[in-house]
Amino acid sequence: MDNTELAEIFDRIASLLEIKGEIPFKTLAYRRAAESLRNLGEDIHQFQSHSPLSTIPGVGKAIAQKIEELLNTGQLAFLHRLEEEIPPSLLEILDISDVGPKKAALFWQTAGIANVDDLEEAAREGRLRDLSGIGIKTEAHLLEGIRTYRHSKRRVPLRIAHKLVEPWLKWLKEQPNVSQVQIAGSMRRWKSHIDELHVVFACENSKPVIESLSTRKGIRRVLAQGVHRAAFELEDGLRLQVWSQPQERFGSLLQFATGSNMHNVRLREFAQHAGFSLSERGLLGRDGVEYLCAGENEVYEKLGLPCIPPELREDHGEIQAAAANALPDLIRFEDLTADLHMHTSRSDGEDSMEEMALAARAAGRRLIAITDHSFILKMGKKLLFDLLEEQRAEMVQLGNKFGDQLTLLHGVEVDILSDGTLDLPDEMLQKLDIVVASLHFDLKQPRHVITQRLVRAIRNPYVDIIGHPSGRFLPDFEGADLDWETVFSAARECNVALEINANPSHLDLDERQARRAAHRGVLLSINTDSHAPRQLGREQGVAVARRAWIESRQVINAWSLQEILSWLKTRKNK
DNA sequence: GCCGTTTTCGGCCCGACTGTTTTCAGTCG
Repeated sequence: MDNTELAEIFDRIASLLEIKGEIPFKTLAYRRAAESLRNLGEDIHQFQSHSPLSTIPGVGKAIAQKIEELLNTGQLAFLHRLEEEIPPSLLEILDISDVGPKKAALFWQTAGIANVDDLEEAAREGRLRDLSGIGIKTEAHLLEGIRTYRHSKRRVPLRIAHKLVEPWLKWLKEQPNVSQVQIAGSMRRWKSHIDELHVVFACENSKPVIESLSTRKGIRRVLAQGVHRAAFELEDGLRLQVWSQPQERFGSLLQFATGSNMHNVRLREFAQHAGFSLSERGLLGRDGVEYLCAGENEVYEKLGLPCIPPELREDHGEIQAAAANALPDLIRFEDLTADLHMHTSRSDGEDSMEEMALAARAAGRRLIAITDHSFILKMGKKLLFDLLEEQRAEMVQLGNKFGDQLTLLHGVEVDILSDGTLDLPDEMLQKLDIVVASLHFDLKQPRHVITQRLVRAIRNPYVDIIGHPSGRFLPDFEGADLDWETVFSAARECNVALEINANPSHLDLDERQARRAAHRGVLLSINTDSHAPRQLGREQGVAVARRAWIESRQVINAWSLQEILSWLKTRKNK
């Protein structure tokens, strides 16, 4: 039973209680506990060994007991009882748009509908319209909703979402009376995967704009359409939500639409204490005076808070931190002086060392490490030695050309073999400026085996950085089953940096592991792992770090040139 | 069910939109 499984159980309880008609505060409590568990970052068993469960935010006595029961027995009597009252198959219909707990309960109690198939059949036969509160329109909408539920559940990587949203932004910007257009939602928070496109715009008279938008090519279905808001299902299966307010309220709108929903709930609670009612329209004081916010900063300012960066707005403690003036000074892409993991055409990259160096310089880097794969070079010691010598010579020449514009390091990305040894001998590693060691195969070893394998690599005195530590490859492989606390301890002890790999298929460490690692005092290294010059501008590694509350001092790539070089030097001398 | 810049008891976010309503409940973000 891991953190994710526990979280899913509490979400399930919340949904069942909603259908049962339990008060919303109770179900919210279960959802908050679920979210908290999901983002704990530390394995729950491990956590339990040093801290009481009730110290987890949102976990009180009752939920702590349930967690314990689950950890001890793998079962939960409370959930069993609940599932005897309400068929669990009913939960799937909550995923249909416009179906919430009340309708689900109605379908179940008055028509015996317990799953999506039942619901579809009843709708087709026109039986739903007889239920109280349901008419012909709702019945038709439900049928469409079921079709969408079956065929177009989609989640796309952030960079794809940017491509998809671009034409809508462009069109909105061209409309008369539209003064500002901005991406909001999870895209603005830099989540790695996006299931809805959220856009806000400032406009005095938004009705005609929204009317015109709703007839655009690319829209399959209008889900809702009003004066300030509209929701569409796009041809490609994603949803597009747009909101509008006049310019003088745009800051409030942007804050609202950026979310997350849980962050907004917390912020509104906080606003209550400060004597305000907060909404997307503005702040309403108890005295009835309304405060409009044209800029998003003003919303937080008026509440006495510093502006919270969108990446932190997940209800992971950011409001408390802001109130205590203890928000992290998040790392920025411009802070990166170095990129310490990239490939050239000598291994599986597309371009020469020189092309990569030029692109890195253009992207603002002052220092790069060329780290071609050892497995390409692995062809007999003599030949390998020659190849490395050749590469070194090329680098010296190139280094002269760049002068102090760009410093080049000669490195390698070695494979960590199944037993934790490396696929190049120490006497070769010793001669290199920097060594990245990575897991590339045999990733499904049992937890203790693969953990010890990684720890052994960390303990190799010539290893400086562990590349994409979990070896995950999205969307198909979530990464090795590692005991992270053990990995973090070893990395910290050996002064080895763990990578946040910016390749969108890796993003590894992920944000939860990265936050935990930084908290444990482990050094991090954000690298693009570029295989082509265009990839050197990858920003998503920094996004992961920002979502993990990480500051620049915790990332070796953001240190000065001298600091990085002396860190490497101390490591070589140890 | 959780939690304490008002609280260990009594609170707990807010508005837009829709459909079926005859004044509002449900859903959503």
